[in-house]
Amino acid sequence: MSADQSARPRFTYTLHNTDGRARRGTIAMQRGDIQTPAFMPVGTAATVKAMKPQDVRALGADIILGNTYHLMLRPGAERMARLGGLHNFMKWDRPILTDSGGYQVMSLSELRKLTEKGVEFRSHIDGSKHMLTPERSMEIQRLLGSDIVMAFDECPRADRPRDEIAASMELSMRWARRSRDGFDAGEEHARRAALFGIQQGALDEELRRISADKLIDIGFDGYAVGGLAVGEGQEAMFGVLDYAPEQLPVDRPRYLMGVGKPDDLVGAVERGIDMFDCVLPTRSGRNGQAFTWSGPINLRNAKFAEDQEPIDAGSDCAASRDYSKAYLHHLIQSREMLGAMLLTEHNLAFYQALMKAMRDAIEQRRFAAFAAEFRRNYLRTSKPGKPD
RNA sequence: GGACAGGUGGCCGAGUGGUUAAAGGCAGCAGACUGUAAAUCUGCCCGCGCAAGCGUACGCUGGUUCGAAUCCAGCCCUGUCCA
Repeated sequence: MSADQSARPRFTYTLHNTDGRARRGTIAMQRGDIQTPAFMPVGTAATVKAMKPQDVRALGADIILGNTYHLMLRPGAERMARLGGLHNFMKWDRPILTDSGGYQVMSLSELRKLTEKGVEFRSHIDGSKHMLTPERSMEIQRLLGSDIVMAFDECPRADRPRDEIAASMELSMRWARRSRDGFDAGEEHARRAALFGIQQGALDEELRRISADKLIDIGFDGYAVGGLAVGEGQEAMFGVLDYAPEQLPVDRPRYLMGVGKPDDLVGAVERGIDMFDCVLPTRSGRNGQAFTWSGPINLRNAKFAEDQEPIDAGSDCAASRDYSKAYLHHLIQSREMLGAMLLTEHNLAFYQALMKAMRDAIEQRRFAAFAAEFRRNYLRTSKPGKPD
């Protein structure tokens, strides 16, 4: 570690100002600052798909995600450590947050066995067995060299019965305790990285309260709202966000995991969320969808075949400025990889521009007006049948 | 001129008497995607109709049969080889 890095704090969160419930802050870490509200591009397998790390940074990302489960399987945590850690491996020198594998407990539910001890996964790649416990998840994230380590949790679908949700939440809280202990045991790493706890409880205010209190009792650097955007719908999610952020400490960053669509982000910032991650801008980009200030568009659609306009006149990224929709339509239709690259770049640029616009609006205490105008433009086309 | 092989929905291609408006793939049209098993998945895809249904349809013409993309005859066309 450089002397320069040693001079920087392990982890601080400074709340600059608020506007309603929206918060403008800065997280300072050894590898750099994170301006919040922040959007973190997802780089599951040591790559933000279709993007070079320096280009992700150029679009304004302060931090990206990596994934414990996927990197554990390939290239492997111990190998990653021998290769000098994830940052050196993928040439991203700024902060990296690593998800603990908790999401895969849900997304790969067909391929795992869950017990009090942890989760045994059968690799989706070669069928080999891998035990992921809170302790092992912490160890893997340490071997990766993660800056923000996520506690190992179970992320259940929100539509499960309440008693299941309650039991799952209690399990996640016991695992949170073990995650805390496991993280602290990695002494040297724990002195320069941060650990976030994850609130569960689905759509139940009382369970969310219990979960928050248990996490606060354990003590974390930041607190995530987990178990949302798993099929419950925006209205239900906002319903939870009307109280969940306020159940968490005011002086710690709040991270809404796995969210979301642009209008989700605006509504969540409005309700006091500071950090987001989501595969949508990258995955949708590869699948032909572009986000614009006037709503999402699908570049596969025939109506763009001879449309010589750029994707979004309001965007300043090269993908949307330098190329016509007709060209991007052609690239996507032809499954040319440049199409996926350009739309990913456009979408990430859009997400970062949206976050910047929200940060500016909070600083200038005009967030409500910003949100109203954003929705007027963005939801205009995507909500047919709804009067303007 | 002769010998084989073959002509099926935009393309490729299964199908050799009824359960076939005709498998599958591609192309096309649309939708989905939220801590990434995803450059993926789903639906539609002869015409008319909301639908039941009706009408057309497997090179062409004729025949056999209760019934033909499937069997028979003639013709047309394509490919390969031989002269």
